[in-house]
Amino acid sequence: MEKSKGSKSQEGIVYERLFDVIIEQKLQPGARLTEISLADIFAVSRTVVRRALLRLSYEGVVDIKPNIGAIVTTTEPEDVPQYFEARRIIEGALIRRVAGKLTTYQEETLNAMVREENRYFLSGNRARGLRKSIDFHFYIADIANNKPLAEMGKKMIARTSLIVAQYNLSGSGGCACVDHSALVDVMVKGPGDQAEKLMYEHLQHIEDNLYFGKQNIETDLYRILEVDRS
Amino acid sequence: MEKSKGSKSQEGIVYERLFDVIIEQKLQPGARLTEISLADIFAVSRTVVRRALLRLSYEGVVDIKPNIGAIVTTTEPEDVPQYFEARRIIEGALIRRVAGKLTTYQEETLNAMVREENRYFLSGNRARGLRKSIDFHFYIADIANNKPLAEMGKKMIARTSLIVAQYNLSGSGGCACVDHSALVDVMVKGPGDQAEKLMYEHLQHIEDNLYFGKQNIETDLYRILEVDRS
DNA sequence: AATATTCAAGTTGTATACAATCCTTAATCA
DNA sequence: TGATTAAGGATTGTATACAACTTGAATATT
Repeated sequence: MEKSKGSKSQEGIVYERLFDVIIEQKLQPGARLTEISLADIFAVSRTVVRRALLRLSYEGVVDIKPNIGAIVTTTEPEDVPQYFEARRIIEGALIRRVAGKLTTYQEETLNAMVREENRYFLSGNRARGLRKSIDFHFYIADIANNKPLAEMGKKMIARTSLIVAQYNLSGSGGCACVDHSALVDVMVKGPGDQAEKLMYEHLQHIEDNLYFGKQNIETDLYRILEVDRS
Repeated sequence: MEKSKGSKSQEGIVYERLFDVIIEQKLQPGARLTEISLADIFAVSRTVVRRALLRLSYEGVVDIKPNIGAIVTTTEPEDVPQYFEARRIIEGALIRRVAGKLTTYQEETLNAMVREENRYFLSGNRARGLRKSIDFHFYIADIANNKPLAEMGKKMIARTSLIVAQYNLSGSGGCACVDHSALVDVMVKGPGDQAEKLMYEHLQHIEDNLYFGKQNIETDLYRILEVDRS
């Protein structure tokens, strides 16, 4: 979640790139992540890949089974409500902390993010739109001034986004831009209670739009990560 | 936090043992954890130790600085309120979920835990008392039926316990047994709101009893982990 | 034909060698 | 004397070799 942390290290590069393609739904839940392939693609040793995968697994976006390997995390339908409830609790607490206390800079940033997200979705760039949609929620976490809460919030945001990737086939990625606009409004004006309530409804709306049908998963690591196979 | 996960693996053994001695305040915050010493003590390779330390660092009880090494996590006084607030939010939500829904078995287990904890403290076995005190909170997290919330709760419990280890010199470890007894009562009877309120007060009480003076740190890994130096 | 078994290929788990980095101490210089 | 630099030791970072394990296919068996 702390994107800034290991940005320069080799591990950080692998981590960030994988995090991005997973979040942008280029790698679907269930996709296999073999160490050798990734080491080959990123031109680093397996050691580095292993650390990156381990970190991703601690953040819940990758699932490592001993002696089997790593896949993009999948979620059983019956477990879905747990993750959304956890996210509501954390993100509700986060938005309550910032409501009514936005600086003008933060307000402008949030509005700009909503516009940018909207632009991407309208122009058909779904991957970028998804990314920005998540960044919107990440930003709220960042300005709430509570490190552990922000960290947990981002973890739950990423985790539920993965669930949306698995169970929401509509292109929206779950978040409606209108909703985000309304969230900004209530963060500017509102008392904390009202902001928290709106966030709850927003997240409930995403959860309600999930479709629990079966879909098959297939991906080509080399193609997704845009590397020439030699 | 998931003690059961890697119990059999070498990494799991190192992880659990270190987690225990840290939680039981045998290793104070700031204590250095060098890979070679630990590899020597546990008779495993550095690879295994590294993974265990990495896992501990993701759970916040160990702090790894690049090219420097790992220490038991220390907390700046100004950051302390953040962690306690995060813990109140999570553990408040957890206890609200279980209040009024305890099975008789769970009720008996909780009462037994309070008694055992009390016994240890009265007999002067502070380390075990601390361990049981934390296990009491862990158990509440476990029976709340929400995996991610439980995981985050345990993380915050461990993290704040570390803070207590650093800033509370009284032997109690922060938790008063009376408080735990009252928590059981309200979990049995109470509506969720009341249980949450009592948990808030309990945690606030622990936070209020911290003492932010300086103390020096010195430890001998070999002695603490009870290994003959050959 | 259906089930068991064996073997081979591929992948992860672990140990270790070597490189890079940091910290301490001692020597040098102003 | 004080600050600066240099060298040495110790520790972490990375790559790689080998061991252990899993899986799936081909063969053997009932």
